[in-house]
Amino acid sequence: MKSPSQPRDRGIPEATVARLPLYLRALHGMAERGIATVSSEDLAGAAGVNSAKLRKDLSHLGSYGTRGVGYEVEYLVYQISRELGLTQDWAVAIVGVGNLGRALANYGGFVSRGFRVAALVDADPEVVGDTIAGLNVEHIDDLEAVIARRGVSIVVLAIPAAAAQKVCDRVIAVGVTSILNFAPVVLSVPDGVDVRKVDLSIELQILAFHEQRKAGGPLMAVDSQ
Amino acid sequence: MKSPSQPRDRGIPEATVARLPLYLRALHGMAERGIATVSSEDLAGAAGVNSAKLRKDLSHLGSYGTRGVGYEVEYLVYQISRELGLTQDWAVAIVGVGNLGRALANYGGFVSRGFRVAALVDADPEVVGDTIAGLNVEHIDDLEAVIARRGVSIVVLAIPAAAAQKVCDRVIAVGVTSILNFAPVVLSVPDGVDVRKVDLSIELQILAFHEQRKAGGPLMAVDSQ
DNA sequence: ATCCCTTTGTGAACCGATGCACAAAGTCGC
DNA sequence: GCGACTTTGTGCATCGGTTCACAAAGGGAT
Ligand SMILES: NC(=O)c1ccc[n+]([C@@H]2O[C@H](COP(=O)([O-])OP(=O)(O)OC[C@H]3O[C@@H](n4cnc5c(N)ncnc54)[C@H](O)[C@@H]3O)[C@@H](O)[C@H]2O)c1
Ligand SMILES: NC(=O)c1ccc[n+]([C@@H]2O[C@H](COP(=O)([O-])OP(=O)(O)OC[C@H]3O[C@@H](n4cnc5c(N)ncnc54)[C@H](O)[C@@H]3O)[C@@H](O)[C@H]2O)c1
Repeated sequence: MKSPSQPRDRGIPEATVARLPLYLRALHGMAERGIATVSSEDLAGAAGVNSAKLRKDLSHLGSYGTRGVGYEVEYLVYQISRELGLTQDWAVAIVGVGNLGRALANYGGFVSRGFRVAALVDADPEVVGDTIAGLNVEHIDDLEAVIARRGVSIVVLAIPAAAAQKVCDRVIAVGVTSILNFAPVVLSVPDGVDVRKVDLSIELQILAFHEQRKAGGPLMAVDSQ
Repeated sequence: MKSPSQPRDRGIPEATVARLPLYLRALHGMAERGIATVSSEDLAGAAGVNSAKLRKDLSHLGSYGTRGVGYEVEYLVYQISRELGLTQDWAVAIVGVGNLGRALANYGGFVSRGFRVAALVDADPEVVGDTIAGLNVEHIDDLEAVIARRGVSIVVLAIPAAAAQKVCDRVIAVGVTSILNFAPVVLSVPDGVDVRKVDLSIELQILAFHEQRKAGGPLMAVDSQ
């Protein structure tokens, strides 16, 4: 008996990484509905991609399918989760508890995937000390201490653009290397630090561009998702 | 005297479209600080991209720079705005006024770019009739009427995943072709409809993947922004 | 055991996007 | 006016990602 298939290549394409959570979500839905096995065709359909792409993506993790049959749902959930690092739980701090930060703090969707909101931080004395989503809001002056104490490894920035770079520098200084930024500003960070940004306004502008094009000339419209 | 430079090619690469808002934001900042002219090098720096890419992107819109000098800030702002369709204003409806929908409704960042929140819609009788951010929350039963009455052309979905496809179908049925989806679900739409999705949970999972890699093997870390 | 049917895993062609490097174009100082 | 200098616009090589299409692998029926 030989080892069936090792994790293989350590270099997974970025585009693949970005789709793994999509597959995972689809698989969770299937597991809940009691589906034990799924073909690349069906899983690709559920995730909204084409089946060749799905198979190539999964092939980067290893050879986890069975020809003629498909993929075992539970097993694949485990493999993808492990690859994404979701078998451990991650402590997340949200800096900025305004409109957006509050919504994020109250959102249940993280916890379900191994992300735990471990700290809320704000600068406004009006807000500091409040309890939001069961957490005490701490003062920005204590940022470094809070990150250390709670073992935070991912920081979410939900503060005004003008304050983002400064806070960003501070969390990097205490060793944080993963940042999710909602402020509409380009953060400058050293190598080794990952910044992902979510910019609502950019999304709307892209939609407007296509919308205008559709209205202007009856040419073609592209679907992107 | 000949025409100096017409809008050129009508086929702008998707990757370029996605960066135009970034340039626009940087340019607005410069205009505010009274900068009249900017080189591709400086603008690229401010937008966090490399200068060759910036020049190629702008070349798709037309030849709006002056060799030896750079780009005139005001003029470029106008050209990019026009290309993105921001010279008209867009009526946006937000469906789902929960944690997230509320934050969006209260956010000032849209209006500044020609997007006007023209309607709020929800299914919860507890919420319908409330005034949020100066707008009356309307009932989901009136969705079609509200969209028509307010001239909505972009719909933002901030409702639970289970409800998203149904509402999506309804807005498409009354002619909406641009949707921004926050619900963690793959929407199925006909050709000609653009869906953009924002999925926080996916962003965190991507960060977790890289974070795990950094911790596990001291190999390399990629910066992405 | 053997054959047939299904579905995976992947080689190879293709496609769009990126980055280099430089000629062309224009400015500015004298 | 002219020459030196700056910066754009783009041709070209390259790269990462997508898609096609099929040989290889495995399951199930007989
Ligand atoms: N609300 C949205 O829907 C939305 C959408 C897209 C982008 N954004 C961006 O997200 C960020 C937050 O938006 P918001 O609507 O929640 O703003 P907000 O003004 O409601 O909240 C900002 C919070 O950050 C706090 N803060 C300010 N400076 C701080 C600092 N130095 N350290 C710690 N906390 C600080 C403030 O006290 C406030 O509580 C902004 O950059 C905004 O542009 C928001
Ligand atoms: N809150 C966040 O930070 C966050 C982050 C990422 C994704 N999301 C996603 O965004 C969506 C909204 O999140 P939320 O936290 O605001 O949820 P929420 O439960 O606070 O709000 C949802 C709102 O939608 C309304 N609604 C439900 N069904 C509806 C229907 N058929 N028509 C119209 N309205 C309906 C509800 O009455 C409620 O007001 C969810 O899909 C969630 O997964 C939220």
